[in-house]
Amino acid sequence: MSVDNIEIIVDLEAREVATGSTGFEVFADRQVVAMRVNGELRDLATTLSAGDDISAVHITSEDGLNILRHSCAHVLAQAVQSINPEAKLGIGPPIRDGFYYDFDVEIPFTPDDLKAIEKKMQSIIKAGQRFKRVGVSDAQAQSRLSAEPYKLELISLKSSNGDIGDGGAEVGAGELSIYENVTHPDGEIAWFDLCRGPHLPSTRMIGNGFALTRSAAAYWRGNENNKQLQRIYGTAWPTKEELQAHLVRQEEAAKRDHRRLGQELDLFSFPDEIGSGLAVFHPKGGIIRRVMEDYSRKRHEEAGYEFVYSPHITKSNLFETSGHLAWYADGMFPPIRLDEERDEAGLVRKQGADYYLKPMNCPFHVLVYRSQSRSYRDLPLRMFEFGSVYRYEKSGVLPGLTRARGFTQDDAHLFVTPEDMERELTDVLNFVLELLRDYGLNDFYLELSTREEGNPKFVGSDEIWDRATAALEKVAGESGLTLVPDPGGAAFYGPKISVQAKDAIGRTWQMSTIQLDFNIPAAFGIDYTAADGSRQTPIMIHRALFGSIERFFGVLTEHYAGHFPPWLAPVQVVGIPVADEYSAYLHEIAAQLRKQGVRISVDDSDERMQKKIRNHTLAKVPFQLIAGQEDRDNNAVSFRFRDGSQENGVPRDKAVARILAAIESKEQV
RNA sequence: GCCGACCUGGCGCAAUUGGUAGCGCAUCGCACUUGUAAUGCGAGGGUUAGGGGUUCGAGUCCCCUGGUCGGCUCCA
Repeated sequence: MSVDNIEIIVDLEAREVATGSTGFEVFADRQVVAMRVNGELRDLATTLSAGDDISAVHITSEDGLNILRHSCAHVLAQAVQSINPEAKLGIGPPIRDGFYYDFDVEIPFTPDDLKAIEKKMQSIIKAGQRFKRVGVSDAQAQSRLSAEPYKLELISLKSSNGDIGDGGAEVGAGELSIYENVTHPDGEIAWFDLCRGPHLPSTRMIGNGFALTRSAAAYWRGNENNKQLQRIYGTAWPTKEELQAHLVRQEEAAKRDHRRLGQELDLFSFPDEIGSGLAVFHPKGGIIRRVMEDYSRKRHEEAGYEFVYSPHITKSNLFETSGHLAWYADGMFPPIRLDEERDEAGLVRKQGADYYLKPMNCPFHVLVYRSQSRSYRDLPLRMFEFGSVYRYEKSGVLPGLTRARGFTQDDAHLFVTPEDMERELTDVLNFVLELLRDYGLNDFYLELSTREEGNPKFVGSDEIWDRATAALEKVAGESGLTLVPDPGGAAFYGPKISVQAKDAIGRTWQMSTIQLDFNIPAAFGIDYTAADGSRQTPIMIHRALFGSIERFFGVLTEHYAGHFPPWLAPVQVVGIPVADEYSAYLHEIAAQLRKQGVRISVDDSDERMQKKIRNHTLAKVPFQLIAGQEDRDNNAVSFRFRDGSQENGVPRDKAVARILAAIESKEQV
């Protein structure tokens, strides 16, 4: 080995490079935008040392895309400050598919501002500015960024406790660094920012695969007590083609939006007259919902649940006892106040009271439990209710059915002995997963929400929490599904497992939750007589499968993009006669199917046949049955499927059997 | 709740600098009777979200309320 050379490992292979070499000398491929040196992400300009173990970071890799997007965020910030030098910098990290940057500006950005900023960004990108890393001490950073109050705050936070939360892209562990954007070819510093990096070698590599998407306000450091900054979001990709593909994907996702499909397919609406977050279901949505509910009822009945009913409002004492009023009063509709009434003598004739719309069903079920003395022989006791609840959600957080102010939980409460707890939890989890699969979801992982040490929100003793958490963890582990921890995410009365389901385009939705509760049974003082004659407190398991029927309905709508499988589809079959003359023949078939419970209609309208096909295709009807002379002659019928394919001359019996089988099996078609 | 944008027949959208509210789909009527995604002709339908203001005149400008959308925060 020459004295001028050092030995390093490049992508797992030993190699000799000249002393003083950087990533640029090692990686000739222009698609390599950074490197990992001994596991740490570094700029290509980093000088290598003997023994370094390095690997290439390709722009198309996850790390590479993050670097691209992060660099694009810098260009955005530079563009904003060149247009408005008064803008103060917040943070600007990469996010899924893109990036954002927060600015403190007098006047919020308008769509026209975004266009101008985007144009400015293009010129910075074309100019090919180099990203240059400069290591700095805290004092140097403070002096160079003296005009940037938010950056100064990040620096001081880092020096004080090292925990900077969202500012991780700006300030890493260890030494601070500043990235300078150096112009080409004259080498002037056009702009700089506090940043841990790494960055692309040059702005030119951003190319034309980026776009600014929207602006919105965001609280500084994610705290609503802090000032709101103006955030600009963008997306960035290695090529223009990938950007286009991303925009197309966005549009496809928008077409699945349940609010849009709910309108187009006439499923439900949110009339302004009722109030925000309160839906009405139209007949077609009503069919889907009823089928969902009916199937759920049937399965619950088979699994040993008993059905109970409870009212929508209650006097305040119920939620005082349960603890909900203490913790969630802000999230409840304000009380209906009944003043006390007095007679002429001034004696109280009717006591005053506050009535609340119920935000939860559990206290009612506890009262059902308490309506008689219970023995261990009664347990497990499984109570089920489609219970409508009302929560005063903040006005800015109501995206259609997925979060509403009035919704119906498929709520169950299981009262169990400590000995039965684990087995019951296992059964519940399996029951939930099996049912979700029946509705067409089959890609799951679990989340275990536990309490946060020392947070007074969580009631009950350490010992109880530890026991509950351990039980849930064990059961979750045995399911074989991935378990993701969610510290601090528990309800105030106990830890929970939630089932997260992935939909058809890979988005995850929180579905079912299973919560353990040792606290409410104690708060209400419910008990049972054990085999030895002693009085014991049962353990309560809260469980919602859909979570909310409305929400589940919305998720399924998006999952299926409105193409509900036949068993759920509001109209399962529509008959289309080639001419009026064949209408009677189709009505005959329809009557036969209807007798077997199939939802079928025959389109007798004046429209041309082609128009009918178009209409029912747009309505996403699973089966179109077309009949003309030929079909009638052969006692047959012709299928047209959702994908436009067709199968002609299918014998009537086979056609009927096929439709019934598709409904029965809950398959998608 | 906060920031911004938006709200025009059932739905989707137009309407110059403030000057008679239009179009497509849907609906209704008439004609057409058809073999796999839009037949033709005609008709009806709007106090421009609600309220207030500026103006000779407001869909358009200003204020208030409600709602929607995109974010932030929150979600038992």
